[in-house]
Amino acid sequence: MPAYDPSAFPQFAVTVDLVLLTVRDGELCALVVKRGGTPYKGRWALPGGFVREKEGLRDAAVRELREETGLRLRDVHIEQLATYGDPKRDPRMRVVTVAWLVLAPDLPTPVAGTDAAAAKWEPVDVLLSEERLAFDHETILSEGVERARSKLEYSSVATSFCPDEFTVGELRDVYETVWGVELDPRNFHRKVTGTRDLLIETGRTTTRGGGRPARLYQSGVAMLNPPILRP
Amino acid sequence: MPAYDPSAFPQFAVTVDLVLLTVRDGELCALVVKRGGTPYKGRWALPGGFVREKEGLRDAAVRELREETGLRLRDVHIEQLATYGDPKRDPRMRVVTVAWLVLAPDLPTPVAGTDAAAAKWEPVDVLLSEERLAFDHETILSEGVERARSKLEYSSVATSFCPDEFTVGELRDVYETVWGVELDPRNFHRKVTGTRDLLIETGRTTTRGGGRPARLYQSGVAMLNPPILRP
DNA sequence: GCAAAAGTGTTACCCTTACACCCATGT
DNA sequence: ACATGGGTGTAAGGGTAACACTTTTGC
Repeated sequence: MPAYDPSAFPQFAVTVDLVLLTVRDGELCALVVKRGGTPYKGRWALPGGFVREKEGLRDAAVRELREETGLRLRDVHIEQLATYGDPKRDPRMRVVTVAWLVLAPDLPTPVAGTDAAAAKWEPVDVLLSEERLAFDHETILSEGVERARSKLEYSSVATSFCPDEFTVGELRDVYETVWGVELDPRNFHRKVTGTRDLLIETGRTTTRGGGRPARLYQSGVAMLNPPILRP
Repeated sequence: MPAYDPSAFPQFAVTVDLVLLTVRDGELCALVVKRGGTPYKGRWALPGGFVREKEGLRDAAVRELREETGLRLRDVHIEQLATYGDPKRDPRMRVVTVAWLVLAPDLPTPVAGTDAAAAKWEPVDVLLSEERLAFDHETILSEGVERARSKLEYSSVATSFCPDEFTVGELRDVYETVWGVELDPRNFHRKVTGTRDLLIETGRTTTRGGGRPARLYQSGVAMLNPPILRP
């Protein structure tokens, strides 16, 4: 099989960027890293990097995730978000970036890896209103947040924001934070416990939230057609 | 602003591919073109091509759409589907392709352009069961069809399959064909005519379907939260 | 005991579903 | 007249939303 003539069509650099979301202190937060080099030096940006020669796109996203946060695949939900390739999105050359949406539980340490000069969790409201993100990352973050919000409705991804074992009240906090609404605790409880394959009871309980001990659950395998919840 | 050293990271070719769907004769069909060159010579493939040097991804998709079908942007619904970049998806070199989902009304002539040696509309059921498509296009088509099916539920994209003016019965045919189900004509009628901003009445009627004259509508601008329809 | 959160029961309301029925045209 | 699809009315059933009420802990 003959190879293409490389001069026959344009050459692109391909990167992956992560919209890595978590719920911290009642706020939906994204991980951002401070850029060490040009362009946008010193500005905050989404974590990401170049796809390697013989690396799949998803593999590249998972590798960046591990390098930037130490998170492993089994801890998080990851899905492709969208691809951005405006000819002018990087002033130096033509770069197409494949963005990935990652939903993770709150992490003890914000960042484990040291690939970037600095990293932090920041509320998405702040990031989106300040308009200080590098490149077109504000657009990417915005679409990632929108995707996350709508996915809570008809899938079980909300549990990806929770630790391995969690209570119904903690799961409700996720919905309330991501959607910015208040939900009726009683109806919420009935709904999620009544949805088949959404939650797996562990038999254990906890009183970490105060009040009567709450049953602890693990994430089930539900990905149901009818909306799981709607505000 | 200094340019990158092009040898510092891998070079990719970037293409766009179209999952171009329409409803013909009660079947959901996709446009496929016969490949003239290697690899997969003579096999059917999704229409697509290389993104140009200074061309946006969406612009490239719209250009391919016009070249392959003569369709203009205002005639169709177009949205980004997903990006595929397995290192081995093209045996010659590293190619990342951005796939676009296009929903179009049934066309008088299958193909207007002549960029490809041959082109045809083929039922997606046939394409997906024969396993004869080039590259990873069966996966791409499959995910495009799945996206189209789920989008009918909570958006008004079904009208994109209809001509400029259409009846409620014709719109129902779209749902029944794409979903492969039968819907109650009376309840369907009530539902779509009762959904605000989904349909715009033209004042005209037609008897082209036989029976009592049906009111003709144009597509509205609805993109509503609650599912418009569910089987 | 009291506050706080978990969890259960009950009822009104709404939306969907199923189907009886009438309408307006072509043949 | 009658077949065909368009369109309206209506009643039963399931799910949601609102909220009264009980349970079980920590302090």
